[in-house]
Amino acid sequence: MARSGSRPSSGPPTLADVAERAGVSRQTVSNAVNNPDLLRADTLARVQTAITELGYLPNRAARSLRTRTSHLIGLRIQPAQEGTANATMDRFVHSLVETSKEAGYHVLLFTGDPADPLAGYDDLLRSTAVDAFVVTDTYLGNPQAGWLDQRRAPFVAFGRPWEATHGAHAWVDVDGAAGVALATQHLLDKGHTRVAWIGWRKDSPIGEDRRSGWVRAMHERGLPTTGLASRVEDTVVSGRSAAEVLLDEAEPTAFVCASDTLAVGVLHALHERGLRAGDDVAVVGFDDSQVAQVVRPGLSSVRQPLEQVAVEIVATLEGLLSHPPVPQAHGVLLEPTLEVRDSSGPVRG
Amino acid sequence: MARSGSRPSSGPPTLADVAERAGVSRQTVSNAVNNPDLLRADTLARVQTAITELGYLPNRAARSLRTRTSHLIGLRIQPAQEGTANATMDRFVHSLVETSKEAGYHVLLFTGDPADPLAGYDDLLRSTAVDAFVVTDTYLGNPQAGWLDQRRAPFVAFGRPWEATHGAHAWVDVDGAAGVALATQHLLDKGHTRVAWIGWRKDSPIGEDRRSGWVRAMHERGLPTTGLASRVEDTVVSGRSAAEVLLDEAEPTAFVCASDTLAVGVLHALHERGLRAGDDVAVVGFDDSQVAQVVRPGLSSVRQPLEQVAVEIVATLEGLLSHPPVPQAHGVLLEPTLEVRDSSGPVRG
DNA sequence: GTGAAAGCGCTAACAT
DNA sequence: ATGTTAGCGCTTTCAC
Repeated sequence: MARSGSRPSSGPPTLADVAERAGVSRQTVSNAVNNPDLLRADTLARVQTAITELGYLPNRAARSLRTRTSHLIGLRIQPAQEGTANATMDRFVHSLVETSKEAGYHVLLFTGDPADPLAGYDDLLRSTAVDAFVVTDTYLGNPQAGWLDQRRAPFVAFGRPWEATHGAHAWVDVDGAAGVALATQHLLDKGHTRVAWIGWRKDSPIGEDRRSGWVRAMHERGLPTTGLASRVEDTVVSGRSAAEVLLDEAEPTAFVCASDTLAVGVLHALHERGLRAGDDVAVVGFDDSQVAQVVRPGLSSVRQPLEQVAVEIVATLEGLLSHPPVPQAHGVLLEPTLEVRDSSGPVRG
Repeated sequence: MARSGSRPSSGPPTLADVAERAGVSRQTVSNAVNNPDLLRADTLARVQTAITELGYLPNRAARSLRTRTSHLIGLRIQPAQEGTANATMDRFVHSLVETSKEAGYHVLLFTGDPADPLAGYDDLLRSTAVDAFVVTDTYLGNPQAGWLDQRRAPFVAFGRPWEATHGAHAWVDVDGAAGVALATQHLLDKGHTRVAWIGWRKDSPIGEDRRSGWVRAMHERGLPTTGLASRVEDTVVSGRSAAEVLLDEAEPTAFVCASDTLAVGVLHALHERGLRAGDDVAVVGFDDSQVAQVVRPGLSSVRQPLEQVAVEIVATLEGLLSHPPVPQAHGVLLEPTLEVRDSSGPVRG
C-alpha cells in the first residue's frame, strides 16, 4: 500500500507511475484496469502487482473528462419536516447510497429550495457533474420530470407520473393503495366493520391513491365508506381533530391513516377520551417510521420496501446509462408490507 | 439559455464556444469566470453575455483535473437505526448539504460497513474524488481520525477526539454535558430534588460526558447522585427497565436521559405504573427527535444546534482547503438548547 | 488587458 | 498483445 520512493512525492500515483514500475506502456495499464481480457496473463499479473504496490486508483477527474461520465447520481433532498413522523426520505437515501455503490456509483446530494423545484438540477447538468438524477417528489404539477425529459437528462423517478401530459419516463413506486388495502383487510379480518380513513387533501394524488385502497377493501366486503373518511393536512393536530370528529359522528372502531403523523394524532385523540388504542379502537399508520416503532402502544404501519425501491431504481439507471441505452421498463410498482403492532390490537369477536 | 446553432450539437457548451461567440480567446473567457478583475469592463460584459446566452458552466471534470480540487466533501453515513428515536445524523446531513452549497461544495455520500470504519475513505482519497471529509463517528478507538491525519487528508470531525493519543485535528462538537446540565437545572428549578440519570455504558465517552453534566448540576445544588444513575444500552426496552429499577430503588421524581430513545423507555415505564409523565414524574430526553416532538406528552429534550455545527464545520473546512491553509481553531464547542414540553411538566411546589 | 502554449491523467482509435 | 498518438475542457505560465 505504501508509496515507494519512485516518484518525487507529489500526490497519488498515476498511470505513468504504474507503467514505469511494471515496465509497460501507460495504455497497457489502462487496459489492465478496464479491459483485463486484452492482456496476456503474465503481463496482467505484473501490472496488477505494480498497481497494488503503488496503491493506484484511477483519477476520477481525468477519467470523467475522458469518458464523459462522472459515476455520480444527483439526489435533491428537502429540509426535514420537524414535528411530523415522516422519515421515508432518510431511509431511502441510505438504501440508495448502498445500492449505488454496488453499481459503481456515488450519490451527490443537493438542496432543495421548495419554491424552485428546478434549482440545482440545471447547474449540475450544465457542469456535467452527475450522470443522472433520482427524482423523488413527483407530486402533481411538479415540472422536474418534464423539464429533465426535455433536457434529455437521464433520470429515474421514485414515484409515478400522476400527470398524463408528459411523455412517460422511467419510474419506480410503491403501491400505496395496495398497502392501505392490506391494512384495511387486516382490520376487517379482526372483526372491525366501521373502519375510518384519515388522509390528505384531495389535491394529493398519492393521498388519493392510498385512499382508494381503503375504499376498495371496504367495498370488497360490502361495507359502506360514507361518512367514514376525512381529508386533512399532514400534521399531528389535524389527525387528532379529524379523529375526534369521526369518533363523534361516525363511531368507527378502527382508523387507517395516510401517514404515521396522522396516526399519532389519532392515538392522541383516543387517549384524550380514555380509549385504549388497540383494545378499544384500532389504528394503522403508513411509513413505519421510528415513531411507529417506539410509541406505546406500538403503531401498526404500512412499510415501504425502500431497499427494493433503491435496487430497482439503480437497475433502471444502469440501463439508461449503458451504451447503447437499454430500453427500460416503463415503470415498476412494488408491494408494501404491513408491520403489525399493538395499535391494531388482539383479534376481536 | 437555449443553445444556438453555433456548434454541431454535442453536449454542453465549452469555453471555446463562449470564446468564439464573444470574439475573444478561450483564456479570456476563463479569466472572465475566475478573475473578472483582469478584464476590461466592456470585454467582460461581452463575455458574460455570451456565457448567459449559451448557458455555459465550466465542466467540473476538466476543472477538477486541472486544479486538483473536486469541490466535493465526503460524508460516510451509517444505516439508520430502526427501533430507536435517533435522528441526529439525518438532520445534520441536511444542514451540511445546505451550508456546503453556500461555500461552493457538494456532499458526496458513501457507506458505511460498521465492521470496517476505514472502508470507503481510502478509495475516495486515492481516486482524488473528494477534497475533504466530514467525520462523524469519533467514538473511542475509532481509527479514522488518526488514519486520515497520517494520510494528510483534510477533514473536520463532528465530535471531539476523546483519545489524547493522536495529534489533535480540527473538530466541532456540541457540549453534551452543558445540555444535560441545562436539562437538570430545569428540573431542579421546578422543585425536583431526586433527579435520576439514565445513560449509556461506561465505554461511551459521549455518554460519560453527558452524564457529567447531570452530576455537576446536582452537586452545584448540594444534591446527592448516589444510587440515582443507571448505564444501559441505547434501546427503548433498556430505558424502560432502567426506569423501573430506579423507581423501585431510588424513588426519583424526574429522569434525565442520554437519548430520546431511553427517555421513551422511561415514558413507557411510567405509563405501566399508572404514573403520568410530566405530572407525577418528569422526563427529559436528548436529541429533540421527531419522536420527542410527536409523542404524548411532548418529550422535553436537549436539542443540538446542528445547523450551527454544519456552519462551523464548513468554515473550518474552507480554512483547511484554502491556499495557503489557514491555521484552524483547534476545536469549536457549541451550546445545545433545551426544548421544554409537557413531559417536564408544570412548576412544582 | 489579451492571447498562445503546455499539460493535468486518462482512454479511444489506430498502428505495430 | 502492446505501444503510439491525440485530445477530453480547463487553468497556469508566459509572451505580447
